[in-house]
Amino acid sequence: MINTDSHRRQRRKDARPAELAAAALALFVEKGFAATRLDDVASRAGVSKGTLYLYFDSKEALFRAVIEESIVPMIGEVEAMVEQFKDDPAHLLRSLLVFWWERIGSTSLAGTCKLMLCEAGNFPEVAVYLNERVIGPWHMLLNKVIEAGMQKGVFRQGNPESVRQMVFSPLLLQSVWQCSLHMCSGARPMPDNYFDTFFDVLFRGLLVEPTEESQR
Amino acid sequence: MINTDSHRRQRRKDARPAELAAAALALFVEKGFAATRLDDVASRAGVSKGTLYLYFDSKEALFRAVIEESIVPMIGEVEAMVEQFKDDPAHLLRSLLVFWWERIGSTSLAGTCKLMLCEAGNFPEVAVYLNERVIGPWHMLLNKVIEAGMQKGVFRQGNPESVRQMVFSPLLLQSVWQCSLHMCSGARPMPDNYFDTFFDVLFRGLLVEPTEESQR
Amino acid sequence: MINTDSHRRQRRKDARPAELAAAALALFVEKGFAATRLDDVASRAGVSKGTLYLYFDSKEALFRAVIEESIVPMIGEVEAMVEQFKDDPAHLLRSLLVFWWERIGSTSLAGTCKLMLCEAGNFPEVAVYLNERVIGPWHMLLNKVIEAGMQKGVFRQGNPESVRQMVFSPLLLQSVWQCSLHMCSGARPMPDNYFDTFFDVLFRGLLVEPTEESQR
Amino acid sequence: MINTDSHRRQRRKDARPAELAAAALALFVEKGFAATRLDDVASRAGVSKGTLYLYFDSKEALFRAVIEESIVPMIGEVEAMVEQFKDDPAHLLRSLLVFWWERIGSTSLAGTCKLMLCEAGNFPEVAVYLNERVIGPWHMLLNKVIEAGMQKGVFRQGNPESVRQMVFSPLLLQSVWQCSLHMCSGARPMPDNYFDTFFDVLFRGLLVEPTEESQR
DNA sequence: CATGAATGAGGTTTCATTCAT
DNA sequence: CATGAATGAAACCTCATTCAT
Repeated sequence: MINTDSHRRQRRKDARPAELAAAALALFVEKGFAATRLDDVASRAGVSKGTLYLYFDSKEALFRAVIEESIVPMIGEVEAMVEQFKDDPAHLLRSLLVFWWERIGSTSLAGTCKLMLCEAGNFPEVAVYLNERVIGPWHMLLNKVIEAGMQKGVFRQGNPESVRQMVFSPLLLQSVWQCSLHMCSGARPMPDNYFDTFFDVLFRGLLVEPTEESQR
Repeated sequence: MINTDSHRRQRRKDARPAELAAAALALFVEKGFAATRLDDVASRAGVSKGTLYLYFDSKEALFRAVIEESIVPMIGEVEAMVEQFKDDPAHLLRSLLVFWWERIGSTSLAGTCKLMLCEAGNFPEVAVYLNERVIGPWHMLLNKVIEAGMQKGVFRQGNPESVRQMVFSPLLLQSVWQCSLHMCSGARPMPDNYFDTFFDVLFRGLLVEPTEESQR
Repeated sequence: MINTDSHRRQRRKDARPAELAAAALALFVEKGFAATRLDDVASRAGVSKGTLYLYFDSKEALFRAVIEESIVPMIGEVEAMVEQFKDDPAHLLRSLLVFWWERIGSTSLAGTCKLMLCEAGNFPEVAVYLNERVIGPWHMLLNKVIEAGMQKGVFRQGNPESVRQMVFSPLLLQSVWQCSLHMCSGARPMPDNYFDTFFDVLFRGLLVEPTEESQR
Repeated sequence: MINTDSHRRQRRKDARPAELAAAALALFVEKGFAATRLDDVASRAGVSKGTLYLYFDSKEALFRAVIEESIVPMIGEVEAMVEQFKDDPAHLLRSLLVFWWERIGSTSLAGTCKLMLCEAGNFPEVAVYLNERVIGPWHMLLNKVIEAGMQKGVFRQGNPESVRQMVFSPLLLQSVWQCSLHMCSGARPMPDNYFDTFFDVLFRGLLVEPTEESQR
């Protein structure tokens, strides 16, 4: 006969590390790494402080694990975007940005972005790793799309790096901002027509021959 | 005859608080508030740990003083921008952004931006104060210019908040990024044609009747 | 089967605060509050410095707890004396004084008396509290007995406050003195006939019609 | 021609150590030795902190000097009392106690009494010295008077130590008490008839043949 | 596995002491 | 002489880490 309790406990046990990492992420994002006490992580996860050490060797290991756990899905998401590469540069660029927002910018992974922005200086190897595996590929992907659009004569000529920052900065900053200032600006959600205006202005500025459709 | 030594010491004493605050700012920006040791602040400023307490009551007071010292010039800069308000919305907007970059984004005040982004959660009152005195007015100023442009029929219709983020996020993020990742991305300066492309695309997208000149 | 070790540890944990407070009291009495290092308190209690902070929020909280723990039994003792109130003023007064000496003056609570005498100026609220709950009631009790004796014509007329100091000061000072000068006067115990002479002279001076018995 | 300013300054300079010691005494009595900051001593004396070190080698030296300055007059007072030794034991004892109260107990020397009671443990050599030069002689003096009275058959028989404590404790404790609890019991002055009652009861209890006069 | 009492290294803070002016 | 800015040893206090239960 199968012991249901044991089942639940098993599931509980397997999920532990992820629960702990989630609690840690939330607090690291809120307070920063150094200002977060393991006591608080433990009590937020509903376990005792000692339990953390059953799953992570040290506070720093916990941090790395938290980042690691976020980086893996990020890599997945970026790779998934690369797969979707198609022929219409404008449509592709828009898709990539929407995709990023939906899969990263508006999810809990946004916290990881803030965390890296703030803690990169204290964990250089982590920053380098992240740069190599996530940020670099993602920038390269955007660059490729932008350059392809320019070469095809669909996008106007210009410095692709500059264009990349134009199209991506608003999304990234918005997602980081929401992590940081949730307490003072009231964490209002983005208005529906935010993206409409964004893409409207963006593509009218970017396209050689803007059409109404291409800006939707 | 004037005693030179006494002069030097006097100047030294008067300059002390600012020197200490500068050292503290640099380290707070680099490591974050909690991860910065007062030992390090002191030795970077070339004084002993105890000396800090001659000028600041506590580590937190030092932080507030550091922010305060940055906020005052920021307020000044923002107010100076308000004064320059003129009639040509496109030219004005461009001027404001260039002004911001030259007076804030590319100066040591950029560090304060990063600091607030990272530490706002740990110093809510400071964040609120900053929001009221600097961020809010600055956003309002940009919004007013954008809305005026739209009402005059110079800018195309759209969500002004969205436009504001489009035009400002790249600058802000760039300046924060340079504070954070100086170690891994090598702190390369912005390329000359960065702003050219930025404004070219931006104003072509924004203006109802774009002309070559208006985009310069 | 009962786990003895667990029992011991449990007992240990429950007893900790009292053990720590006892160690602290001893050192506070010996050196004074400010001159006592928490290191010393900890090592006298056989624990590490950090352990103190598991039970008390700060050095000052430790002080308050130490006093608190002494005040409660003092209140109990004073209330117990009030209960014993009977009819023969001379006998009652003698009983009260003997009781005070046996339950307070010659016990470890004497240290608390010295502590308050020395530290009252640094902890005014504690002094006020002690005054309201212990010293005041005790003085009132003595006063009542003395005044009752005078009204009944058993004691000679006079200023009751003055009489109270006459009868109580020698005991209080003796107990404080023994806390203070244990090192230089060798902490000799009080001689057996100390009280005999004390009460003999006291009651002969106090009673309207002194008899041999009444002075025993 | 005599420079008046120089005169005043001279007097000022000569008086400096005494002024500093007075400021120190006041604070040592109020807060205790360890809790008193030299900053406070200096500012109470109206000088800078460094000036203290022109007159005293260290904080401890200051303490010793403060005690020393008090002990010398005490010794003088006690010796003056010894000189007045006369034939009527009751009158003599009363004179000694009144003398002590007027010259020590009710003066600023009372603070020194409190100080020694509280700090004796932290300065054993000072305590020993004080014991040898002041406390011992004073106790011996009282003892001699009491024993003489007993041998002459003027005082009733009993333990002279006990009698000494009876007659002296109320005065000593009263003077210390006024130093300690000035803040909570309002520092009310002793009532006029305090001594009347005190001596009335005391000598009626002490004398073999009490008379009305002898108790005045 | 999980706990939480205990630890002690390391941070912040205080303050007696020094010294150039 | 007098000052007060500067120092650094030593205090208080925190919290990541360990380990007996």
